[in-house]
Amino acid sequence: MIEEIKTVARQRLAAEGANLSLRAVARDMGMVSSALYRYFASRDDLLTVLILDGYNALGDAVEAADAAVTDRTRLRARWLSATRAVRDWALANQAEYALLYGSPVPGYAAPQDTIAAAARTPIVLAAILTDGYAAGIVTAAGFQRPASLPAAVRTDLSRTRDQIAPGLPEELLHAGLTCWLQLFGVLSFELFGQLNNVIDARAEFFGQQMELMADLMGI
Amino acid sequence: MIEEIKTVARQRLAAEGANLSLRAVARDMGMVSSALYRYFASRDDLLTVLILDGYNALGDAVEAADAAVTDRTRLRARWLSATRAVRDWALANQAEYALLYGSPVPGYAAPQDTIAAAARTPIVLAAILTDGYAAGIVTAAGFQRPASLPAAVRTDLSRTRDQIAPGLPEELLHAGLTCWLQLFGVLSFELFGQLNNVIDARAEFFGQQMELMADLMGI
DNA sequence: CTCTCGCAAGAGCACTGCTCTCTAATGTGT
DNA sequence: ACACATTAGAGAGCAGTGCTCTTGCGAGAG
Repeated sequence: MIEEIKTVARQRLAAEGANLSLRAVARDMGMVSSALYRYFASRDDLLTVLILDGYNALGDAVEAADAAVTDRTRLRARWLSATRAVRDWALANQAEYALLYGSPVPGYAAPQDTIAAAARTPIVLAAILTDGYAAGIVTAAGFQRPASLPAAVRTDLSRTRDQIAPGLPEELLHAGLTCWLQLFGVLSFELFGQLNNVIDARAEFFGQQMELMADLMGI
Repeated sequence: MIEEIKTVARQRLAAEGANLSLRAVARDMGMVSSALYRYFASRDDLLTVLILDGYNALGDAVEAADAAVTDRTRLRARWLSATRAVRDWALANQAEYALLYGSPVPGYAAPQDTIAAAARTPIVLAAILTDGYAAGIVTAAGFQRPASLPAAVRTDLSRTRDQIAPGLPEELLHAGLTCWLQLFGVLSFELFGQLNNVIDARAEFFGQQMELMADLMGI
């Protein structure tokens, strides 16, 4: 039942856009709106569950795309496959992507399990670097000395490193972080219309940008 | 009168977040909601005007920050000043930033004058490169050969070049475009909460990222 | 001094999230 | 098999929303 509600809600989300209406979902199910409150405490509650599912669906897709590269030492292929999976999922689920990475709803605070699910995608990307570093394929040689990063940023980086990519040098995590930001920067601009009249060859541009990021990481 | 409505609307937007209520604006002004319809055809209409104002306010801030660097050959200083102005404006007007660069409202199409105002910021950034190229300070030597870019992307780049940065080599525009995306990628992640528990030293991180982008553009 | 016209008010429609009460059905325990 | 308890859904209703249409007021123009 809960699953059916979520499915219908996702359909309405895809059809109508961001402002999901509980009553519309109930109508689609042949129910009355108050009946939904037996399964979800509020509209925000339903949205939170959809967000959680979204992060996990994206995480699944990205993990599968990374795992599809059987030769685990082909770091660039893994990076391109994983980032391509992010874009494919985002294009196929635009409203959900907007829910995850668009402007947050006003008084909404992400619960703890949400941030764990959200971390899955960056963890996959970081693992590519971690694997490469462990195998000696990628070194931190070509990167900015840690000393040149502001101390406060280094603190943040080492904390984040311990959480998602243990053992990775800070310089490499920093490079990966930069590429992660570029990935979602490009994607958000594409999906939110900021690339209209600027770049029409979206897929080619995205691929080229991800190649560039691979160069930057030295993979 | 129109100006007063917009001011109150901006306040409500800053206070309440994205979902602006016409009735609330009217209430704040001691009017009845239907009276607002004499000045704005619809809520979307008011939002469009606010968006237009937002792009122009941001454009003003960025242009001023760029112009504040008197020695026009100090390209890096201009870049850092301009991008810092973007961040400062975004932090000071978070709800408006979300309106401009967050998830778009469902059936909303940006009018032509909006995209002209939106172009002001990238134009400033592109002008930094154009000036540097014209003065021979920055060359396209260190960049990816145009031939290595997909043909469709090159077409987009040359069209965009003609619109906002005449005379700039495509490789340089491409580098600038990448940095532009990174700029708003970092900013959106910061403002939309995606950097929570990842980077706490926001200002330092942003500054360091923009330094990195300056390196990437060779300025 | 009348007349017009800009401006705001008010009522009302269809919609929203959400709460509360009530009924019908579906088990469950003895 | 019968009484009981639990649960799923229906319905009414409240306060809020965007928006439309009609009404009335009041100031400026002729």
